[in-house]
Amino acid sequence: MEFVAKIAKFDAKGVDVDQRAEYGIDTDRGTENLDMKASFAITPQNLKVACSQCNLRELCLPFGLAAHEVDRLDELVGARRKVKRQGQLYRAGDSFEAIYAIRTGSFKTDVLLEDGREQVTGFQMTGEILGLDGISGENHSCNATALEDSEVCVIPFARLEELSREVESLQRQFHKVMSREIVRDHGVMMLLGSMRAEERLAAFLLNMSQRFMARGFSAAEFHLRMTRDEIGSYLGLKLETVSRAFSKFQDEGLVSVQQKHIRILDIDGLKQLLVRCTRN
Amino acid sequence: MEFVAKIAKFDAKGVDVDQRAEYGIDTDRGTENLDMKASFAITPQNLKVACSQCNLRELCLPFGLAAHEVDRLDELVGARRKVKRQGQLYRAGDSFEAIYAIRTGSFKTDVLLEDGREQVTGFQMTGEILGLDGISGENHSCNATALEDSEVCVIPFARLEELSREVESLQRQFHKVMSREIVRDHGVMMLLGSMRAEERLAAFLLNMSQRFMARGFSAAEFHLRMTRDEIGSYLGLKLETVSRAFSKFQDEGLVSVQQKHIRILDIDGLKQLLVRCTRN
DNA sequence: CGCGCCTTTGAAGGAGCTCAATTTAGGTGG
DNA sequence: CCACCTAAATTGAGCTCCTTCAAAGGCGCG
Repeated sequence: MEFVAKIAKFDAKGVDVDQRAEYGIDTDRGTENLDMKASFAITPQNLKVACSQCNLRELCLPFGLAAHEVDRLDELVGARRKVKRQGQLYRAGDSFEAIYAIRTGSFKTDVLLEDGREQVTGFQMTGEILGLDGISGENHSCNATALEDSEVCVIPFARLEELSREVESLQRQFHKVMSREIVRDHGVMMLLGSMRAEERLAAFLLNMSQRFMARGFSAAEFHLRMTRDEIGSYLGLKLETVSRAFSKFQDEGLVSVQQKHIRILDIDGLKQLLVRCTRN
Repeated sequence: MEFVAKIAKFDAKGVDVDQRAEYGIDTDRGTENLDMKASFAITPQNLKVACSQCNLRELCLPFGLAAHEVDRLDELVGARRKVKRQGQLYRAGDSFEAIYAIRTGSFKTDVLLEDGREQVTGFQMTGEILGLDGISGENHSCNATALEDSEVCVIPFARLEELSREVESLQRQFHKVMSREIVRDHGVMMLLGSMRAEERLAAFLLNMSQRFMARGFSAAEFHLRMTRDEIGSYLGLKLETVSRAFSKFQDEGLVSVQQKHIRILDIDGLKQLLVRCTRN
């Protein structure tokens, strides 16, 4: 297990701070916007941003690659891009050039209907890949918005295809990443199509918990970066319904909720919510 | 309305016969189970089953490939497999070896919850690819069931990856197929998460219509292959709700419904249903 | 031609939505 | 550092859309 289980401390800025510390990146927010590329390959900090040195590589595209293969990936993943909270990494209609791996922070992706209705299609965390929707055409088909100040690795898609023709393990891993997105989407459909409100929220919380754990953070206590409205959009519910379900869980002693700060008190209780249900 | 294009997948009955005629395959159902492989490469009918001769190639994996490249794909796509109505092409848990291109007929894919709840994740028509969910792991994660007697081309995945390392256009097309599935899934999420019953059904019908048209059939009149229950599962509705919505559309003169036989009378009226709506 | 499955239709109930008011948190400027 | 301000979250009450339960009708297949 590459990621030693450690308990993350969640202050106001929570995860973000810890991750930055882990990567050896300056934690001081005041310096955050300094151009890091300018000093690339000079300081130890910046050496660390290469895939081969990245702590996220087991969660990301380099997974399963031999050391010398990761080195080749390093050549490809040159540029990085910072996106401020509420900033958009890409929008529906933007021409598709690259996919992105999240280094720090988190995102939501959504599609908009003409009348303004929004459907959040996913929340993405560090190590996860953004932009796969763009491959099918010339343009992106959804919006990717940062939920907090974030940074992504830009992976030019043409070069990724090129390299994956040469590096079999990269090809395989990339295909797995795409397929995993399809499987995940099917899970969301199951959730939206056949679960009731509380089941949906339980499934959401358990999913978040698991993903935090995979990143070395506490599975029991974490900060949600998205609003109730965004959770609701993702789960096919109104924000009031989400809020009520949170309150109900709290009343039942399943979780402790303080705004965006969540503590799971009875994980088995949450899991049972997913099995016992009567609809359909 | 571009969105409709991405939502669903389906099929009908008159279609099956038509398709068979189009492929130059004997339409007589009585002969359908004769072993076609036995006479492969002998009759003109069977020559047609190669990708290079297949009428579906513009809808399928060979799209965008040069003639000599399609020839290489022919080598790979050797075996075909017949699946009888209600038969399963693969099940959740089956080991993943190959993906499948539908030659004739149609399928549904679904995931099951422990308590028996089913979520239909898609309906697939000729030329569409099945099995992409299996790439992410060792096993398939959903079930693929034939909605009618059907036939698929078996594409061994290891060999597809191999060939796509050599043939750039194949690699690109395969990636597009995967990405298109992701985009389609996002459309379904939109549908399930933010639309009301009648909008969902309208989106479904428009999507079906469009896909029939893409296959050279009437966009206005077709046979649905799936039951109300399956439509309902796909749309996140109960079968009674689907039935009621069909009846309402008929009362309003939008469509003519006779069991599974659908005739669209007012396509613009259906499209307007998707825009004007008050929820969310 | 009869049986089973699918579909349709009705009536009643409920889960989640809408609308609205209040509380809380976080950011800003004095 | 505090008061203010805005965005987010909570909570309540009434209503709506969809579900549930039930029964009858129709189609296709053996």
